Amino acid sequence: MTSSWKPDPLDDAGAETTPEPAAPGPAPQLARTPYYLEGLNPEQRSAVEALDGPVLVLAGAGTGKTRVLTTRLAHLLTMRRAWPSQILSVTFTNKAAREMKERVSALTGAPVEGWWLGTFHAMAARLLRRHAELVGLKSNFTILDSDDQLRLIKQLLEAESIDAKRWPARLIHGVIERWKDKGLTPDRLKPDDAGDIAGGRLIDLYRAYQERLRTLNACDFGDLLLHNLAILQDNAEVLTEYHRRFRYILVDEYQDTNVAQYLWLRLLAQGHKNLCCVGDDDQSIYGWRGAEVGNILRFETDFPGAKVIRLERNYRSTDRILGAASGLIAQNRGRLGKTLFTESAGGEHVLVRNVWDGEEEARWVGDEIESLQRQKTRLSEIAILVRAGFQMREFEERLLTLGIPYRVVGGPRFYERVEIRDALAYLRVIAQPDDDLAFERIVNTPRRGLGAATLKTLHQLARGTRVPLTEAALRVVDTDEVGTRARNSLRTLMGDFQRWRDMIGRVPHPELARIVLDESGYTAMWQNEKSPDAAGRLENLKELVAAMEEFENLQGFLEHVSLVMENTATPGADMVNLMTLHSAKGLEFEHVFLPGWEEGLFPHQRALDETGIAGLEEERRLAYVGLTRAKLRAYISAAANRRIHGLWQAALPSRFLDELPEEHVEVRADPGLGGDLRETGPSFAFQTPRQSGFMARSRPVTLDGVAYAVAERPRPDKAFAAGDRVFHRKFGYGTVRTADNDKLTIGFDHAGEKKVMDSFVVPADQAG
DNA sequence: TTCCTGTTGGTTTTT
DNA sequence: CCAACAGGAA
Repeated sequence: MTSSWKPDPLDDAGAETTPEPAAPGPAPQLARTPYYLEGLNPEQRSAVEALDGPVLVLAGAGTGKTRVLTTRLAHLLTMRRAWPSQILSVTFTNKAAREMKERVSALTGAPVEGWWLGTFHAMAARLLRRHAELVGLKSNFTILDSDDQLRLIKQLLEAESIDAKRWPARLIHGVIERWKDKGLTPDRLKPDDAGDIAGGRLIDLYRAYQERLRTLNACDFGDLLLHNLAILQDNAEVLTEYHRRFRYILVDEYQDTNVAQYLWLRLLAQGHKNLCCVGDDDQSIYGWRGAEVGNILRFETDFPGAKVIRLERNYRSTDRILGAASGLIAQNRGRLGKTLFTESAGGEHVLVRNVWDGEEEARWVGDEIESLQRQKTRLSEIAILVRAGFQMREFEERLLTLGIPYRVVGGPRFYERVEIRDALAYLRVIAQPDDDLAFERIVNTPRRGLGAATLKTLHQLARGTRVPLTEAALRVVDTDEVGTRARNSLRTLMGDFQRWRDMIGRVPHPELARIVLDESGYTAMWQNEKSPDAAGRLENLKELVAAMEEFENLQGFLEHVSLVMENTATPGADMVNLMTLHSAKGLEFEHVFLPGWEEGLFPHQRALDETGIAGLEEERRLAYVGLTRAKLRAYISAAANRRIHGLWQAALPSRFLDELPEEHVEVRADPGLGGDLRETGPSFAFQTPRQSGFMARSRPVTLDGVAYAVAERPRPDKAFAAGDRVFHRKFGYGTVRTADNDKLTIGFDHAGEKKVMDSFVVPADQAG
């Protein structure tokens, strides 16, 4: 269908004055099934066609979730149930939003303009800009990035003289962020919710933070949702307007919603109840940042009469991979229950490989990749998925030595670079003079002799008279509160600001940005800098200015940067993909390597310590996500020893290995390890739990019904002293230099000096 | 203001 | 072990 859509009666231009909107028209009489419904399986099709009332689509990994979502949206449009602007579609990531836009407009031929399709945050920001004054903001409010948020909190800690050492800004920020995820504003908190954090003053701190944001005419990410809740709850007429506007609501990755997002959806869907949520409780891996699996588990209670549709037919993986993954996830208690199946029978066993240490693991993975390469597997169809960032290094090194091209997915982002932040700060100060954080950032960059002393004066004045820093600066220019040099410098800068502000709307905004960067001396600053990365930074600035072309105005561009701007797109070159398990969600590869399946690392000890069973189950879901990324084969490995924080640690194979159904798994142990660890029990792994640190609290595990106690006592018979000759499995012979309980410093004959746990060495005369 | 040194802590991350 | 950061010295 390629019809062009009539202008939307409710679109922003005349929204408030237009009477009750009409539906696009009667449903078209279709001679036959729309082509886009063909090729859907029955479950997918019913998920697409159940247009009215609450619907929960439980879409397992690789079951065509995105297809259902986009087809459903296309179907709503084709059936003339709503104008594009009357459907609210929310996703978590920009990537998902973009993919959906592309696919729907390809399906319908409709232009994307005016669609309410985007991330939760982008949609909430859009709504908030229209009603900002209802929560005491101006519509040009700034959205602060996490860097700014942190700086703000540091300032508050300083102002309240709270020991930032004892209570790091990171921690404070984290707690406030979690509260916001739960929809908790300061007045909804009870005094003891804060515990003893910041000497019991955390809630006051939170309140101060919010006050400060309002003075700055700024929001953090959580506020976008919270302000929306306030607006919709306190203003019945606004809520009604949106009930009329959004006739249908679609939600992607519902298992990742937090409480605030849930409340937001519930408010908006309350009118017509045409809410369709798609998600997979088994893939909920973001509990630690506020996601509530409970939202998806409770859907039927929250929305009575909900239709629940399960998508279990998997189009991605072999039945061995699915069998292994299903067996694993079946160990979880809190789940709605789905069983994936496929028609692609056979396939290779999931390979489990036990290796000596991380280095050998990397060598093995590298070898396997080379062999796949010889069999003409494309490198881009291979992924290495690690639990934690530090694991990546060894693989990078190995791939580098082998000359295998790779890319690290999910690295630092474009807008996190200093030069981009600085440039944006200039633009922000111009667009929104109340933005003190932006002002502070660039007031002395490049150097203008406006150092700490001047800033302190400005701060005092600003705080005393409750005005933004820019205003304080303007006043100081005419007084003698700061030194002559600083005053002159400040006068020039403020004059510049004024001149640039006057250009807004008269000069194209990319041109304005170029002028600002040049006239402020910012570009020159990098040109004079002789560090090797200066050239790259100048490049990035150019890229930034070029990127502005696509936006209508400065405001639109700034919003894009804070909410939408993505990592510099990785070119489609043929490279191995290296990333964390978390960033692999939603992706698929023919061959997937899953290294580091060891107790303490995966499941991660901290997850177990901090959230117990819930944490373990989330780790297990992470393992499930990892396995189900594989189309053809999954390769799991576990090292018996791993160097963590510079110390060698013995490791137990992950309990998840035992949870993989045997019939889908092939176990191979490194010959040197003395057989299959899964069957015989690890020979080294039980020898050295530490009293503190990485493996500190590893629990006794059960292997094949036999409980193995983790040896926790020191073994006095094995005590070494300086001067002893010893043998180490990996480093060979050496002499003990110092002995500190179980920690030895050994000068190895060939491997140099190393710190080693005593359990890793034997007296030289017992070697062999 | 820059540079250096000592300290500290190190899971996952989007918006 | 190593990176990030804070605080002090030059």
